[in-house]
Amino acid sequence: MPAGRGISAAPPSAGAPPPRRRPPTMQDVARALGVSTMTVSRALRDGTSINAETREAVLRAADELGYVFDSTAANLRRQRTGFVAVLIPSIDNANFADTVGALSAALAAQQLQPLLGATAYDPRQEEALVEQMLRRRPEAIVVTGGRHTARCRRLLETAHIPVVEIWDNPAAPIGHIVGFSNARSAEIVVDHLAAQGFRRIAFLGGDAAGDARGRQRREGFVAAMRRHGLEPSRRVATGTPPVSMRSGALAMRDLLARFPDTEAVACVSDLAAFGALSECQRRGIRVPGAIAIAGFGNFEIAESCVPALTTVDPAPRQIGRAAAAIVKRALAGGDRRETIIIEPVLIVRQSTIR
Amino acid sequence: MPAGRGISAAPPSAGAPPPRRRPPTMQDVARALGVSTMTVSRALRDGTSINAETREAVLRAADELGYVFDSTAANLRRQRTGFVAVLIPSIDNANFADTVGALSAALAAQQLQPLLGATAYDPRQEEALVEQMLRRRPEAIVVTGGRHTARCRRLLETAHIPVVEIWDNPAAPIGHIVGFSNARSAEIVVDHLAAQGFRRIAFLGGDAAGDARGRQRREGFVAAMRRHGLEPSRRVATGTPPVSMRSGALAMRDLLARFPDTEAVACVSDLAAFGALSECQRRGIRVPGAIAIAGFGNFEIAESCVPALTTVDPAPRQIGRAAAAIVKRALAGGDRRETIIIEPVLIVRQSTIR
DNA sequence: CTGAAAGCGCTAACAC
DNA sequence: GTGTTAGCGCTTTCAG
Repeated sequence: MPAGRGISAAPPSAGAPPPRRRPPTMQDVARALGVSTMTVSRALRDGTSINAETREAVLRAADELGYVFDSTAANLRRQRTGFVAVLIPSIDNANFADTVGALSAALAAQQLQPLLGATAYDPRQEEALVEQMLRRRPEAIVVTGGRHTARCRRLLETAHIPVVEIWDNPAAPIGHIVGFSNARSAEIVVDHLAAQGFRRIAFLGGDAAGDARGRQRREGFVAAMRRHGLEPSRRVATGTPPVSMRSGALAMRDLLARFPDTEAVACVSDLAAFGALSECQRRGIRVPGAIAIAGFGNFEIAESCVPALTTVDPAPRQIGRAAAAIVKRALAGGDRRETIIIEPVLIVRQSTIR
Repeated sequence: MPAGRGISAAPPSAGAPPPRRRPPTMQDVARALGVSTMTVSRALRDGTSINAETREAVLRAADELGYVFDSTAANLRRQRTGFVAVLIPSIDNANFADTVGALSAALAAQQLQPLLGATAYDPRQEEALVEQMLRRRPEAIVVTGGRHTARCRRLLETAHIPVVEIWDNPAAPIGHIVGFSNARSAEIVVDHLAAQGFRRIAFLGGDAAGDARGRQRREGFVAAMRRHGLEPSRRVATGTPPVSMRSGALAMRDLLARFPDTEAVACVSDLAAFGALSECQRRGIRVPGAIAIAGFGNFEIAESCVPALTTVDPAPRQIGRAAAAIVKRALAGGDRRETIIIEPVLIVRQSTIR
């Protein structure tokens, strides 16, 4: 049943054309003009050799018919989709949202369409998503973190498309990396706090099973504390990711109960840090007078709150842009593996100044 | 040149198979098993009549060959893509990020893949994006707001797919609506402030050209003030969207300079409200003692800061879920237009309590 | 500069 | 339960 028109069996030449249910194709445009589909195809792209007037006529006819180019067909024929799969743990996190925002914008400038997927911090969900995404034949794939299930790794390796792992610096990368040393970022915070003369320094968060990046920060904290000859055991949990302001406040309460003599707190995220700060404000604990607080992420809140929070800038937008740039070069034929490490930058603000 | 293999012209039966550059297809799997492609096709889907053992064999062979289903081909043949286009002004906004998060999750549960696009609050960019998206043959499209260029409207109307306009309540909707009355949300804030006895109430933000929702809130402010017999002229700008904490702080500075006797401020967003609050804290102005502050959006910050901010909950996740539900029903054949209005809910907190 | 033929990888429709 | 045929809407290729 190529056309379930209606009752009339009159030839198309007689009377007005019957209302089509299916959208018009290049063939329809071609027929309306008495040219071949190839001519239409050429008129619709640039860089093709075609008579200027013919092109005009085609464009006009296409517009009148309400023709919309069908890229699903073109994709199949050309074996290129223009898709880039992008997997992140969650959009409900300003850092990832920023990365995705910058990445999407940069991809759009290259005529690439991101296929976004959220893994909810779960490697199994990541595996399922990778499998789904690959069916859509993306030209490249960007994944967050370097921890994957074995099958997921295999899928990524055998897909024969550029793979970019972001927000991490895995020991055994699959392809390209836009790395960020979470451990290092915790270390520079500890270095700063120690330099300020704080000794009894606590770490808040980074305990959750799924949150590899948070855990790495906590490990960096422990390493840096040892290096400074300080006791790294003051650690409290914030619960499952994503870390929230509320969980930061609860963790601060926990911390004050367990380690009341704490002088400074390094938090796994600015959200937790702000929650901790608020908890102090509610209790009338002076920050930084009685206790210093540092965060992570350089969220907007860290700059705006009072006192402004010392934090680490992981440059999420820079990570997104770098990933897009790698994708661009890889698709242009560059075949060497790239490793870009975004160095964490400490931003010192009032919350940790003695 | 159907296969640019290499040098060898030996038949495939001789020796090891040459390394393929192109990924294996159903045909390859079928050949490996001596069955037809249809058998493979059936084995890979469920709900098809096929011998259980045959299916097993096919799945095993597919796995060994590293076969990955190609949905671009299936999409073309079936004339269904499983895509849903989703256009928002920006991801760098917690409200939109939340809407997208909830929408994406709900779509994923329906095996639908969102195609995300950011318009940067610009109707022209929206038009270009709509056009691009439609080429990918989405099965439905979700757009933010009810203001579009004429051509954009026409494109949406003639696409013959479900259209959902969210975060707005346009007078002349294109298709479905998941509405939210921005004006109403400002009104309930004014009602609350007036009930608290405040008279000299200001509005902060909502002046930007591209930000239709912010402007609607400001208009709602003016209307409500008039209704209460109050003077609505205390308004200051926050600059171009997205509204930031910093712009809120700057606007507060402006407000204090121009209208120093202001008693209460309704802000276009919680971010602006928090910026305003911080500015007051820096200047030692008591909130709510000397000046009351209300926000919009029920961002996490509003609950966590001290004092906690009175705000309006627009339920962004609810909007996302409602949009996904409409898409689901529309794709299932429901052909009546749906209008779901999410009622703004006032959340009263300390920042406006006398 | 334009057209005819073939085919991308899959599935609807119809045999058997 | 399985196979054969045709074709989704485009573009590559080659001929004119």
